[in-house]
Amino acid sequence: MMERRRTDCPALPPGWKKEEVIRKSGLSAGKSDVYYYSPTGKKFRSKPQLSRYLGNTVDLACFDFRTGKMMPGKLQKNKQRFKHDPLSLAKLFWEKRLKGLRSSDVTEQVLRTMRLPKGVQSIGPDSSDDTLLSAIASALHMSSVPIMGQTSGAAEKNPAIWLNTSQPLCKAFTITDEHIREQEIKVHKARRSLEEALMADSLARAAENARELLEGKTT
Amino acid sequence: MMERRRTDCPALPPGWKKEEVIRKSGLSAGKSDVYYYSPTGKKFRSKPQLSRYLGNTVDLACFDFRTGKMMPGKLQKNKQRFKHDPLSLAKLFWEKRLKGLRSSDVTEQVLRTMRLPKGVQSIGPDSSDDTLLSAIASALHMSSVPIMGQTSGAAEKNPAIWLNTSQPLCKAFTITDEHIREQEIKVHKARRSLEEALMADSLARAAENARELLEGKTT
DNA sequence: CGGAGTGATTTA
DNA sequence: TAAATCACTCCG
Repeated sequence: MMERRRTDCPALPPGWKKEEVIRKSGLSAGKSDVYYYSPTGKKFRSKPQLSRYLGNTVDLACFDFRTGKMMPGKLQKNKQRFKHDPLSLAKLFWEKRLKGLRSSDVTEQVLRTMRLPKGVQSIGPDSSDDTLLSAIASALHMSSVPIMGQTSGAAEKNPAIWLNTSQPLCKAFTITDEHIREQEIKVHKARRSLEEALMADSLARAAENARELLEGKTT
Repeated sequence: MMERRRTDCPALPPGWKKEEVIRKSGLSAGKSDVYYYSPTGKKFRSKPQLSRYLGNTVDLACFDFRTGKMMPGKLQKNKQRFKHDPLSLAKLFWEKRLKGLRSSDVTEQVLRTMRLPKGVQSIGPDSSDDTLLSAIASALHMSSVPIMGQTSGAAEKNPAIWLNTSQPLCKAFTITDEHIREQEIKVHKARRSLEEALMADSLARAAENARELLEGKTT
């Protein structure tokens, strides 16, 4: 029934649109999918994806993805626990840092009280992914350092690039040369995209972009 | 690296080759595309395309397109129900017919016991497409009748062209003059292609070719 | 290679 | 079980 019009979504910041598409065929014919579009036109297909992108900008705790409305009293959804996962910590870290606080102390403080939920710990690969994503995104933001200027070798392996930003979050995670090579071309792309978009103003957004560019890495 | 060698595919008839190409860049870098090549060198990019071409020659119900192997116990995939869709019926009809059976009875028998699944019924446009494709392909094969000899008028509207072959499968589907005119130029092309190819030996293959030539018609 | 559309898997 | 999320297919 032409349910393809993009409507404004008052529950989100200005410019965000919502769309509902009915499945036309297959086993799931008749069901519908809900999508959101950022002001710049980027498409979002799930609440976790949306949440990662908006970060602390908007609190989606009460946001119902399907209806597009805030549902007070539905805190049951939205996992409280994710406030302590590596990616969220990375966001907090950077936000504090950008406010001029002593970053190292802040980070240590957070890490000391951190308890990874069982469900999160068990998904080792994903945690590692998020950590790596944060590290890469952080590196991408450190424009004062040539990250991918050369095709391989020196710059990518320079520990200084990773130290202050990712070190506290990486702990048991070791980045090998092979890993770096595997990601090289993808990091290239991530960096190019960010430059073109002129949108590298938020770590959360960078991490979200990097996540998508890297997805499939451990699949 | 160099995953571009065409390897034999034991799960398919002799002479069929499989190729896997790794994507080098973009969001999907690292993922791969799988292609198959018929003994004559025609390239196939998806299971539906392959299935349409092979028709009942090979049962691809258990065939895994990505791996190229038969996967017994994976009947869950591959919809059993499609044995009863219009195009499959058209194939069955023609195969029976070519074997010298009384075609009309066979067709009626099949139609009487046919039950279109709800999910399939809802995709009216697609069903119509397949039906029309079958009808066109059938017409293209009836070389004894001038189908597109004239630019318009008599031949295209001659009911005899459609009667025996497509009538039973069209039932509720009405082909208007306008529809015919819309397809006229495309049918011209389809016919020319078939003549040049000298490959009009199977309805399934003709339907596959016609589908490709006509694609975009209702999009 | 992209991405809409749909299947498959996970979550609640 | 259904809903939500994720992953993949398939064709432009």
